[in-house]
Amino acid sequence: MNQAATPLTPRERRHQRTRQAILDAALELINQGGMKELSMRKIAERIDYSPAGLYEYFGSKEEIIAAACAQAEQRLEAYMKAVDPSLPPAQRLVELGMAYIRFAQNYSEQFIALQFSQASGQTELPAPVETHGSFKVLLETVQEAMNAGEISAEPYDVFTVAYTCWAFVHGMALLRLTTLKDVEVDFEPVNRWALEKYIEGLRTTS
Amino acid sequence: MNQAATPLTPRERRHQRTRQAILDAALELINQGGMKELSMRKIAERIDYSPAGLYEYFGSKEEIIAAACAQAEQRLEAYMKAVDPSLPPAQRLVELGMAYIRFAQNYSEQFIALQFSQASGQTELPAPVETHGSFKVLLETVQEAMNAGEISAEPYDVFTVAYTCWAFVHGMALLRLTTLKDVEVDFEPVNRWALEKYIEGLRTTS
DNA sequence: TGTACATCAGTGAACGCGCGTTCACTGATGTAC
DNA sequence: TGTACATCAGTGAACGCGCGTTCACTGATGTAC
Repeated sequence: MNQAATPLTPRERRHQRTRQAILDAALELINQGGMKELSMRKIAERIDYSPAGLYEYFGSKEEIIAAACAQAEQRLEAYMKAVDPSLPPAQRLVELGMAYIRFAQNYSEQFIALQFSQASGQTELPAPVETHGSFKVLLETVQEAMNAGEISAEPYDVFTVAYTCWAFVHGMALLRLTTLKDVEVDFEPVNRWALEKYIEGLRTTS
Repeated sequence: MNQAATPLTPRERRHQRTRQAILDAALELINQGGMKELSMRKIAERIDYSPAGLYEYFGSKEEIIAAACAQAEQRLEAYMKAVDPSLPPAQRLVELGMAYIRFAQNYSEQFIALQFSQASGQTELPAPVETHGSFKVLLETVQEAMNAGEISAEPYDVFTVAYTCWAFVHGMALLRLTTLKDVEVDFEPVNRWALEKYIEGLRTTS
């Protein structure tokens, strides 16, 4: 990032690396067995430290979770930013949704943890929704689609339309990981079809 | 249920009542603080028993969770069965969705627990999706709407369409409880509008 | 370049906690005669 | 109706466990002169 601005000392670089190793270990643990598998002792073991050593890098378990969630958020954002920007906005909306679902599939436990770290009052992400990178991408794309006259929200605004798209793919992603996790169906084409149908329905013509 | 078939002895009736008290206590605890607040000791305390006493009624904590989830499922089913059956099927689909969301709102922690008891491998509901009462109601309504020519799934089947509707409201319900829990917006009209839009898009005309 | 000292990174052992579950027990309820 | 006995419902204390965190410590790394 700003290495030139403030060149890091070797100590600081080592510190950073260990910090990252802790976060990586935490995310791996979450991905393997969900949040309930995450403990200071297990993280420490995974990176060959004593549990007490972690407190050199994070003040508490909560801090580690928060940092790990922020990192997962970034990964999700990367998934969504990988969508081809040359597509027409409405089509891009569909692809954004599919990217969201793909992320949920590939990092399922991480994805779930991301939701439920927020659910029960623990470890709030500090920022409001609007600033989540991934949501911002969605928001901008909806705006573009509206500017291009491809969709219309009519009585509602950009945020609202973005929210509904999000809800749609969110539901698809989560159902797949929870209630439908044992169903042997390839939902990918279905999801794409339904999302297209919905966005078609937002055309200005109606 | 079948009281006439096998009249219960007083003992059995007492047993049933205590069993129910345990489940009620469990659901209350979940509703108040989520799954993490649920412990044998807390349940026992709430009904003035010793923790050991619970084992007269359930073999393990897992069994209690499973039974409590089944009960929550039934309550959800009741919400959905309360939808006015005289409405045209397509309209009924919308109302079913709204009922689903309303349930999630009213029993938020219970609703979340319901999802996530399944997520990480613990306490599977024994039955496959198709037999969940609430999903069956949805399935039948979609079928009716198709029979009435109000919607068409075209390349897909009843199950698929039902799944997409479910995913939509599921996403709305969960987002509201997790990421958007602090947003002060009345999502109800938005949700209804979006759901109507989607179902309109499933009309045979297109 | 060498020495004295301060800071840092990391450890091992212990803390107190809440948990699910078990077990020997006891008094109450029901049953048989 | 009364008595002897079996079953049931429920308890209190303890088990072993894994947890987050603290703390006195030690050796390594860096700094100042």
